[in-house]
Amino acid sequence: MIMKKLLVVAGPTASGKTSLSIELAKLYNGEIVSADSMQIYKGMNIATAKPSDIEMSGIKHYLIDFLEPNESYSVGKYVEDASKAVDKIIEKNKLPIICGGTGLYIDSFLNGIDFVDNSANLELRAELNKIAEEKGIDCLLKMLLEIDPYSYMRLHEQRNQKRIVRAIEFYKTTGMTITEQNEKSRENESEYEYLIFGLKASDRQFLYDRINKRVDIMIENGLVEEAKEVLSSDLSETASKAIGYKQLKPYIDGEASLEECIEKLKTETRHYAKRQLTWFKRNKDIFWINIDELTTTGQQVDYIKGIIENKGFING
RNA sequence: GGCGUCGUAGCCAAGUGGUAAGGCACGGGUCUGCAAAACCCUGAUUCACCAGUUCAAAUCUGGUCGACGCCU
Repeated sequence: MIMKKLLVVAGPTASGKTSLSIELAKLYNGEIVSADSMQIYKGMNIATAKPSDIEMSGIKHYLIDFLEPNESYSVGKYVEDASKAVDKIIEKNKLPIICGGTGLYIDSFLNGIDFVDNSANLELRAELNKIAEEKGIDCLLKMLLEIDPYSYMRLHEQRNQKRIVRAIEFYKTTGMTITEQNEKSRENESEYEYLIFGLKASDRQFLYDRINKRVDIMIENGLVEEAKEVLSSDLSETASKAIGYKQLKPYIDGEASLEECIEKLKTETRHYAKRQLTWFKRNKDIFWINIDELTTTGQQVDYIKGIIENKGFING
């Protein structure tokens, strides 16, 4: 089987993925496939730091700005869409570059995890959540113990309702335990040959400073106005999770000062970055780039170029 | 200068005689259909300092220092 070649740029928010990926695309005749769960939405621009047309400088981007905020989205859908986009780019004889901070999307796509059709059952999910509310989460844990002891062992400690519900939901709708499904999908061979680069800072504070500054800039660029608009529209569950709007709501509603809300927004963005870092840290394939050492996109591109040449990754 | 209130972890804070709640931040982690989600773990041999009372003090007494408020 011929492996499809591609490049991946990952990392926490505000680490500089966008400009790096665009420069790489210019250098290697590439096109970009976003792996960002929020930039998919139209009208959510400032908060998601969606690249502008000018920033994109003619490089084609996929999976950005194509969904209305009232539409839901999910990993399963992403794997499907990203695969199509990558194929399209390869057909054009160009290099696909996956770029984004949504670790689950990236990993699921690269590893070809197949999200079994019809394994999602929203009504059942709601029912199970209701049981948890009324009878307590232990009731769900008991159910899980009976159908999938392995999942139970993994989940009972953290008591994470969302995961417990999904495990039960999966079994009831497919007849297969989620443990079996996970094992099966781990055997899938990736159809991609890729090099994955990760952006981080050797000094965490360096990243945090960038985040804080970027939030200030977002405010200057009219985040409050955007928030008013987004918050007044119909939001899907996915879109409503975006960082940047709900934190400003108390101010918009006149219940808190702008300063307080901005602080909250910064803190939550930092938390998000930390979680992203925790996710990506586990991936031993990542070539890490410290943005406090290679501070310019140019330096980062040169470094990556060195690795690509060294690996003989691109040669026709 | 006098009077009063206060001083507990990086921050907020409970505790008024029986051996330091809680929240936030920070740090670490989990992760297979909402993932910018959801969830888990983690901190004071010590309560501004010194002396005293007591079997026992963050808690009571005296003093010192510091903060704030009021008065002169």
